[in-house]
Amino acid sequence: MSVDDRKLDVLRAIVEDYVATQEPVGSKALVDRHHLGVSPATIRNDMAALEEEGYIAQPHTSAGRVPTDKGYRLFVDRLSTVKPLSSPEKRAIQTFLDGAVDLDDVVSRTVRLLAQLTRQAAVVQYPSLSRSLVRHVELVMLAPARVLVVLITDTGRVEQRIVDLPSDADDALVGELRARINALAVGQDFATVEAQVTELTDRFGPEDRATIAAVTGTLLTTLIERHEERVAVAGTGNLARYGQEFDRELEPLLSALEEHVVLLRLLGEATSPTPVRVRIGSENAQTGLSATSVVTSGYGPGELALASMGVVGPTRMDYPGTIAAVGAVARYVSKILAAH
Amino acid sequence: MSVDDRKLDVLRAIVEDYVATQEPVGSKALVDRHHLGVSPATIRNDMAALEEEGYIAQPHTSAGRVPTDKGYRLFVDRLSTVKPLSSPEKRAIQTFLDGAVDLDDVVSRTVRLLAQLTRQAAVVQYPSLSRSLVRHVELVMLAPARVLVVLITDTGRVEQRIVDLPSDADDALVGELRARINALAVGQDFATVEAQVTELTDRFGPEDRATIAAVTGTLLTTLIERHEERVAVAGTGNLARYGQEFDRELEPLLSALEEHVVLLRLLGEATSPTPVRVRIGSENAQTGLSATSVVTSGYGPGELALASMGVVGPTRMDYPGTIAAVGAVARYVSKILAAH
DNA sequence: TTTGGCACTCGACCCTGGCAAGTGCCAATT
DNA sequence: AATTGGCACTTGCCAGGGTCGAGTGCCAAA
Repeated sequence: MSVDDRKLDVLRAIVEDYVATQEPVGSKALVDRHHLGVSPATIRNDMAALEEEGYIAQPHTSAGRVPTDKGYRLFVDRLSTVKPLSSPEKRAIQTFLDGAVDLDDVVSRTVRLLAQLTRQAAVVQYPSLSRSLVRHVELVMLAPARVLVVLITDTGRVEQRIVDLPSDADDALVGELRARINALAVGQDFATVEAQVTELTDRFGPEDRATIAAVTGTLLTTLIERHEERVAVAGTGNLARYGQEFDRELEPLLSALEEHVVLLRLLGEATSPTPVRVRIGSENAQTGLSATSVVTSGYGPGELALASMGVVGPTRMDYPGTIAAVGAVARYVSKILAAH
Repeated sequence: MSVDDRKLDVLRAIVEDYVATQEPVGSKALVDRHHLGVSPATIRNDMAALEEEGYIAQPHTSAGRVPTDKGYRLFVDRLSTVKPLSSPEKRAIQTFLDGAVDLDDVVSRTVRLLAQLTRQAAVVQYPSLSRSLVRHVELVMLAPARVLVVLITDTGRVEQRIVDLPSDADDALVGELRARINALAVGQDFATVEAQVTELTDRFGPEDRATIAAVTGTLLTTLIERHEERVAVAGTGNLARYGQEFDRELEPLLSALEEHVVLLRLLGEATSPTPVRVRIGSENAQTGLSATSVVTSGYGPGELALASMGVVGPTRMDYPGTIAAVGAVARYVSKILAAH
């Protein structure tokens, strides 16, 4: 076994022990708990090298070593083997999610499940409207100058909003508008709808254009952009279990979990469902959360990810277990959405 | 000034100082900070009496006194004067809430406003459906055996749900059903609707009854009962600011804030909007939160409260300020709902 | 390259004594 | 009868000092 290989083994052992015990780990403890086949002195040399390279650090002289963010990064990228879920956990995922009746239910069950499996805080973004297809648009007149706009997507998501019109409209006009919108929108994705709906106004007489614009404007702006950002959060209480060091970060993190803008930045852009992504400590420093790591996965019925889900916790977290849980849940939810 | 009056003054001073400093307060500190006009020795006698009666307690011998739950209760009921909000605060309430565009927006702004004003965690229950009136019910066919049910209330709340029918239905049937439901439901409250809608099935032919029952069943069960419980939460991060003693309660409290069932029990039944209610520490022990106090108020457009809003924090909180804030926000939101 | 030995550093822990806050009681005063 | 000053007593908090042990880095030997 070459030197470099052993150094990596040492790093792996340090990460595992530190995550398990929450205490700096020394050379002797390492050889005791892992069968590395060499003496503490050798380990010390390796540790000195690892520290030199920036993978581990000493809180103070005469204390053990602690992984740095860079160390966690290497661990996650190259050292951790995927820890398969236990079969009770797999069963829990199935029984928990199979009972879901609609999209909202899927999301709320998913977020609670993730929090429970990982014992950390979980975040699930609602499937992004912009990548799903329109199934139906419904307009309902509530009053002469007030219309309810309802949008239904192929993922089962339903968004609604009330529009106040600039002037009174009659059933005929609304009916025609409903028919035209559906004719050009059903089965399309949002980018397409957006491009076509804006032209729709021209086909009506000038006296109705303000009314049409109010409805289509609402459809585009409010329904799509506003609800793009919906997220569900659970398991914040789990974060309170971590002591001292993470305490300082607790308050800003709880605030961030309430701020959807920050939260979405934390989740990041979902691209494809497959790989679980990990952002460690300072890597998401833009949010001011330097002691927090985020494990996310895209999910969605097809090849493209519709949205992200993930778990938030201290950098000192069980990455293999968390990655496995997030990945498994994301895959299962994707399957459910595809079957729907 | 009689003895009893001064004893109450002493209790008031103890509560105020303890809330401000977070430290047990002794006799000397009291006479220094408040002009009580008597010597520390006299205060000591009064304190001994207050302790005897259970209003204050000593963490340990030779420490100052701390209010008990019973002491806080007396303080809230008889000793605290309503602290009027500062005019910047009043302005903040107006500017913050006047920008709201719909009911969801009102609720989400309200909860954030409350959290910010009180620097604690805020909870706002969505206006209860069961006390509002039906404005419109819409049925939309999505597929031969699939119908979207939309319910709109006079508070502007919109609820929707997709129903899978036991057998295919045609537009005519759905249209007739829509007309009949609206005929008997519009303008009614939910208790009335519930009673009448169940009879509706009888007016259709036996072959359609299963379909009708599916729709009406959804309308009643899911829309009403399920969404009765919606709540919004904000400001959980503020709770992390409290140290030591409250730390133990932090995790169960954060969990409770995610559990809508517990949360609604904490908010309690809203009866009438006017009085702000305070539940102190052990008074809501059923939830297992013995160091937590809750300040709530009902709100709603009329005489009856549609729902509750409130603030959750440690027993050692600024009751006059919190009560004033909750009361003012509840009144302002009620006004907005009435104007709508 | 590995290893055992060794000196060194430094935080954690414990004990101690002094300090200060706070109390309760009592006798004196009004 | 209420209030007050005085005083002895309790007790947590804190600083100082000593010990302990974990852990390191270095070096010479295998």
